[in-house]
Amino acid sequence: MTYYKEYSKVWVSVDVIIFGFDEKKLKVLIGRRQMDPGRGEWSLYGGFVSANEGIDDAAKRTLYGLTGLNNLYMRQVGAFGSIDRDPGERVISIAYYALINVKDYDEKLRKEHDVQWVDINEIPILYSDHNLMVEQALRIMRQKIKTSPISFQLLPQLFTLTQLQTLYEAVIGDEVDKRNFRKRIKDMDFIEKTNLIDKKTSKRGAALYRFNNKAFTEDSNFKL
Amino acid sequence: MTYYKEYSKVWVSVDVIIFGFDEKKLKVLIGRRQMDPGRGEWSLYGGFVSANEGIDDAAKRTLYGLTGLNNLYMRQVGAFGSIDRDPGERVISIAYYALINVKDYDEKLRKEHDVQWVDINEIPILYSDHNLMVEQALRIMRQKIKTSPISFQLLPQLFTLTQLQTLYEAVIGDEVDKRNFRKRIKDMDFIEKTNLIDKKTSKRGAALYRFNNKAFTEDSNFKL
DNA sequence: TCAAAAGTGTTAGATTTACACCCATGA
DNA sequence: TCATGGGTGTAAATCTAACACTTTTGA
Repeated sequence: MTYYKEYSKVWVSVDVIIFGFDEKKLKVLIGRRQMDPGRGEWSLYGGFVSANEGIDDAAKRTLYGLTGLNNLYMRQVGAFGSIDRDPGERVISIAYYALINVKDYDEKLRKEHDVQWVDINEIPILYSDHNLMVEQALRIMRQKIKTSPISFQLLPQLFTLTQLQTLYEAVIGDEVDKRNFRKRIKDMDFIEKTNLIDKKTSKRGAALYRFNNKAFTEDSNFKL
Repeated sequence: MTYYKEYSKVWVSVDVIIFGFDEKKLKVLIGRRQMDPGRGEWSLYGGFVSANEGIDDAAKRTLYGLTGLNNLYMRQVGAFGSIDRDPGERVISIAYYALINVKDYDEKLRKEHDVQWVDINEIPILYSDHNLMVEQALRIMRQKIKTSPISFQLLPQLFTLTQLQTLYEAVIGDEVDKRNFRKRIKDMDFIEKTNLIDKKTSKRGAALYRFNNKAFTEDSNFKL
């Protein structure tokens, strides 16, 4: 039995805004579009939603296809469906953003897919309404990072407070006071100091911290 | 020319969460579903997105079809697309929420469409994933009302501070201190006291206020 | 005259912000 | 030895939260 046959169907795609942090800057993964129309234009990575998969699954599949990684943090940005957003056909696209540590993305795979990390402040003109999607994703993430521990998705398991602060500043696009920032971190017991020292970025060495998710779920009060 | 023909198309619908304020409580407009599957179940009002209209337009059209009103405040909640969310077919739905003063919705029209206002704390089980949609819309609205002047979409043009506070409390689901609330309002110059008095709800009478959108756009610092 | 809603300030506590110097170490 | 990034505390200012009584007037 078919219920809705008198209505018309449309193509639905997903586009993924993959944010990565490379120790200094917040970046986005974009590539040259491999299909017509718009072949060769800068574009987000995306794919079509097939008839027998949920939209979140389609986004996960797309993300996995590109990065080979599963279980990345991913959230929906929203649906984009202006009538002529896609120059070829009528396609509704659902945007997602995902977070990843740049180092976790295999360089070989990156080159194979011919995508690259570009600074969020230097994003070129993208295919269709992809710039809009990125802007919206950024707005959502800027909000989110203040109330939710997503930073740790962008950092290595062990990180220094300077890294954490640099990331935070890169996301919100503003500087914060070091002492005040560290004070706030100290109040969060689920950000645990290990007794390991990172010597890569300073002669003196910096204490490495770790996010304890279990502790977080238990006492959860996050506020940056 | 057809670009994406090898991919499969799906039905896309919109569902609208219409919030209304009736001087006391925050309500949502729901009705009995008029089509199979799920005929007779409580449901949001919705409709299909047609091939030649944008999703925002589809939502506007749907909202207009139900209320006869245009230019209502409306924002997207997000896309819902689990594979089996709709018991009949694979349908992806994009949820929107809209704000309206209950009095602005013609009772005759309401009855014709056989929809009714139900308290947000007494929402029955709804068709498909509509309860989820309502929850998410509420979460977004609760956030939004603190940083953006959406209250005035739910109130008459002229309102008392008590009404404004009651609405605010109904939305966030908590009580606030009257004096502190009024202090904050006094700081917002775009909420203007008129010299009109409302005598409906008290013997003494309460000053009526008005939201001045022009003044708001100019000095815009909103924080409840 | 009294019930019911409108209206109004102050204070203590909590939070936020601004700010500058010493430390440890490898080159 | 010195350049580099790591690490630390205090005080002023601002914001938030708690709190109770007087006013007006129609019934």
